[in-house]
Amino acid sequence: MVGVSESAVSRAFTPGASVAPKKRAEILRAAQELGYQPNIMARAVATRRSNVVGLILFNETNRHHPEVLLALSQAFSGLGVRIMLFLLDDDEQIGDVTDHILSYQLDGVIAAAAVPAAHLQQLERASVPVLFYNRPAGLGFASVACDHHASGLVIARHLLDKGHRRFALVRAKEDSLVGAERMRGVEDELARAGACIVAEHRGDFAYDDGLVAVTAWADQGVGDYDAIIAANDMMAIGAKDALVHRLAKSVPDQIEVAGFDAIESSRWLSHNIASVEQPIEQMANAAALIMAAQIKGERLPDEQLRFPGKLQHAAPAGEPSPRTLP
Amino acid sequence: MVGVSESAVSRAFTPGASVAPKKRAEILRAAQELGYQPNIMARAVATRRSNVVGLILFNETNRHHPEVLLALSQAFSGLGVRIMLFLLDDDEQIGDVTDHILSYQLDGVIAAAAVPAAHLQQLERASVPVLFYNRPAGLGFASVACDHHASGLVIARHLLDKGHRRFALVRAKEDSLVGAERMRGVEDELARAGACIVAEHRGDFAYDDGLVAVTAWADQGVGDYDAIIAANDMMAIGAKDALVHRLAKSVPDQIEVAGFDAIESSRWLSHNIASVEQPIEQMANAAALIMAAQIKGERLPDEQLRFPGKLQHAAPAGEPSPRTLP
DNA sequence: CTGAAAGCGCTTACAG
DNA sequence: CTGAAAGCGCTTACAG
Repeated sequence: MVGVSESAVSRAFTPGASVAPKKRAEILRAAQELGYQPNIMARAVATRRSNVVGLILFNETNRHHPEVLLALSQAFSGLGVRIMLFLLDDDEQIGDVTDHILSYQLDGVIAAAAVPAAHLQQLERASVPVLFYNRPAGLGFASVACDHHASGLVIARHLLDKGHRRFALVRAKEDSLVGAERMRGVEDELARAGACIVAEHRGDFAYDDGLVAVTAWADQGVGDYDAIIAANDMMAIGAKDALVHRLAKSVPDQIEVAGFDAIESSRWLSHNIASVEQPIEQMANAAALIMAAQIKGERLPDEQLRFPGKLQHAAPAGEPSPRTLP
Repeated sequence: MVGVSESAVSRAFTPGASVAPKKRAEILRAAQELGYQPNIMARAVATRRSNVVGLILFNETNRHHPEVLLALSQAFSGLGVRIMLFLLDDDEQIGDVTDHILSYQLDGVIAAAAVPAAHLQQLERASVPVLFYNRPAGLGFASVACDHHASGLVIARHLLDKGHRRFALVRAKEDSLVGAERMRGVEDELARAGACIVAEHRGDFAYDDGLVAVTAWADQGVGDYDAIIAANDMMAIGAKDALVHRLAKSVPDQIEVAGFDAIESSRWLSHNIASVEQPIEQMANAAALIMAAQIKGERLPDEQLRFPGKLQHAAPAGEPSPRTLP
């Protein structure tokens, strides 16, 4: 590219930079021809801004909620920010993630998994903004989350409205804050209505846990519940499958099953459970916006955003759900 | 960090560089204390190697096969290579992905989605290695894939062995090469055994497509099949749900349903279909190894790797599958 | 084994 | 609007 200075090229590729429109067009055309693309890594070291944020995600979250990754990916890509994924297989691996984030000079971190306090401090010291996604934020950190307590209220209300009074709960393990919030919501609504909880079990958000819960209740002779609420759809589905395929109960006439997240299979004819959907796109867009603002150094006034979930009705028994019909 | 040269620090952080062990230890300790981490972006521009590879993935692949992302992520992270994810919502978005890859100076690309020839050439010109994952490789490109044709043979053989003779097929759309290979395998094996295909339908890998297939056959009065093979588990599950919940057939005694991929829900009590599992971890590891070699400039002798799938039996009717028992 | 110097490919005041 | 120069934070021959 003869006759053009390095700076001119740089400015041609920088939106809003002061270049003669004609010159810019010329440069862009030449670049096109030569297959030239500015090196973003070099730009990153020069500007000390990578335009990449780290996303710390549990593998389980992606397994059961792949929409989260898509929504965040799209929300950020709309802002010209790319995502470097740190997929955690279990809680142990978090260790070196922080080091990586610091090394890669990421502009920020979306934490959809628990980050130990020590690591948070490390990130804070390096002034890397951290935004929690569906996680309780540490002090001074921003967060975007679904209002799980409200979702609990909603799903309980739904079942109460349909006449159910005796509930069995498949809770999450004690260390799950999301699970705890959901179930607190459920209990609050049930208590208000004077309905009773006749059976409980704790699981780890997996299909098998729902299966085990119902089987265990049957073994214990607990059978007088008319509705099951699980801390997520996966366990709800397991519970329903146990009812139908192990206990051979006729459902949902007798026993209605409900969960949270509105995963795809919750709408299948074989399950068709009631559930509460998280407004994932809204949450992702909010996360991207807040993160972008934080990167720019603007601290938003309201950094703790809660979004209400939306009830997804189970189709009436016998009728195929409209959602599953083509 | 007084008294140490910049180069010394650099070498301390470079495994195998020539530094006095004592000096290295000293530097590392000091770095620890100061919270210093070498800037990988700067390293990337200096060495012209980013240690990041791009992964082009369809959102649908991640939705139905989240294991792929995990396996690749882990395989590469074992080699010290990070992944920058390009999640494609539909075929259109591929456009700017190549530009991004070039800009980010990625060391290579794993393409788990179709990449237009023009873009391939662009990448080739920039000598960015491309490896196809479960995709037919363009000329001169490496690929790692499951042997879908063999998987087709296997699943058909399984059903034949169980005595089935009259088959209904839920194929994939014409543009799906994976679907076509699978079904070619199925047909080859059925033909060899002299079994016949009494019904066919095309779908797009979704639950609803299986549902529609079975419903359509019923409407057309085609009902004399004793086994259904779908091009993936999702459609197989849809088909089975239609049989059970729409036609109220007793399955699997009467009609056995089979698919491909061995997704989690294929093992649920409510479906429990036979399927062929892809050896995803092996494939991911192979992909990482080949890519690493290509980045180093070594072209491997055998660049087209095919891995055989593994049959996953459906549990005998009535008996809970051991895989779903805790 | 070590340090000074040049270079990686960009950006950004600065002076014109 | 434009170019020369300095700088971003690293690495890597090179000479010692």
